[in-house]
Amino acid sequence: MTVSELPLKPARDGRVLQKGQQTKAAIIDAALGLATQIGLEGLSIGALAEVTQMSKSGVFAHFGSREELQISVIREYHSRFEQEVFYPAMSEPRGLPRLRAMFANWMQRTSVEIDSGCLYISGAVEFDDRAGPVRDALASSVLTWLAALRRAIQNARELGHLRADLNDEQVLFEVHGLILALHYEARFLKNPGSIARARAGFDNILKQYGNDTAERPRAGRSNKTPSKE
Amino acid sequence: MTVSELPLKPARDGRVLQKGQQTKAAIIDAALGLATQIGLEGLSIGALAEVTQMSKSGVFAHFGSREELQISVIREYHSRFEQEVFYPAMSEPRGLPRLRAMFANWMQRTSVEIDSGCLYISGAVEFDDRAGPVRDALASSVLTWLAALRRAIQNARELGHLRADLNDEQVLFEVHGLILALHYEARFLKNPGSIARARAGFDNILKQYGNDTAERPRAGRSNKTPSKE
DNA sequence: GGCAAAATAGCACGATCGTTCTTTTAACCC
DNA sequence: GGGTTAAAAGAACGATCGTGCTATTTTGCC
Repeated sequence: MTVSELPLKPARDGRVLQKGQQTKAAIIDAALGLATQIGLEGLSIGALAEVTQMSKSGVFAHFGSREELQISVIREYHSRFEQEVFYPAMSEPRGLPRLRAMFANWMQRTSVEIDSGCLYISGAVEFDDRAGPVRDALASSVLTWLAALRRAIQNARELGHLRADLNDEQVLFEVHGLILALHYEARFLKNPGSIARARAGFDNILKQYGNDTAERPRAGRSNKTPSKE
Repeated sequence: MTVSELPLKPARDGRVLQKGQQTKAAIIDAALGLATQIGLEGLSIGALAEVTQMSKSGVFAHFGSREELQISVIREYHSRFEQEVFYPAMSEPRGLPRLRAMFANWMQRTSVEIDSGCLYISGAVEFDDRAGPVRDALASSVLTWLAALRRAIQNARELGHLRADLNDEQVLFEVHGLILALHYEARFLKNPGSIARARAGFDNILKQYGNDTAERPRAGRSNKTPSKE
């Protein structure tokens, strides 16, 4: 039942997959669960030791410092975010379909995180004026994602799916705001209907920035994000 | 020693003890400064005592508990927010002008808070899954402001300044998102130009929801939030 | 000035924090 | 299976936390 009893993974091509790595992965997994609930700052080694049924020093030894633990958690969150939001959208065709998929996945994840909490949002608040490696790791992860989204907007514009004269950064800003409002109103204010509002907001943005001179992309596909308000 | 006895006039005769109230106000002022920087959760009585040059117990005695201190800070923040954002906008004529003023003031305050931090945003993250009186006080304050903003949107719609078929809650959601994005991108990501983007976003919303059948309100007044993109 | 109450300080408590050091246990390789 | 090393536990440290309890000082009114 304890973390140390997890099934051993066999060695791969002669390379030793040490048990320590597995334990560390399990600790990070638990730490991520704690951090999304109570924040990166609230994450304590003592509580983590209790959850993983280990000793404080046993947990600590894997990271050497609390900061390193926090950074490991951020890296893990980044990886899962990529896996869940970014990569699936990459299989959509470039331009508007991919942009739609990226937002839909992002919103989907955010609405799931109404119960668990979003590290990119809570971390931003906790480390917005606290310089250091943790803030850097967090900002780096967020910026990576925002850059990907900016590229998708740019592609949609260059492919004629969106107006040629729009400002990528402006669209990015407004889309980001929708996600933040969704998180705020749903998670903190428990305001129902926030998901529909975020979706409607995205449709409004597309309506505003849509390229009316080109073919309307809504004709061909049955999209589950209706344009009506 | 609860807050409900705030305007207390104790003792048998009508003597008014002022010193305590003054000190308390000074403590709350310092506490607000600390809380906006490091968050309501990071606010500690020890640090507060150091800042105010008092003893821990001296500070503590004014509140009786840390929670009560946090609630007092929230009340003070609420009061200042009202004073700075809400009341000045009330002198504008009902409808779109007042709505514009409310957003402009809100944005102005948020952009000032890029250095100090916004309690309504940081508090939301810290207490989004931590039930209790602090969360209640925070949510109550936020909801009061959002309700005022919703009324302003409704008025603008009913007065014909905005489209008759718009959804007040949807507009509120999108405007809220702009402020949150402004705070996030400016304060955490240090992304310059966020203020202009928030303003442009508001103009886009007005463009989208503007009532084209009515007279254009931008003609008569010289507003410092121009409609042009 | 004297006096009661309020305001503040001083001190100690149990808890928890991150971290270090030492010791024991487990995993790995031959 | 024995020897080596990695992994985990145990114990303790100084600090800080919120919060009581008890003095001491300050305040406001006679």
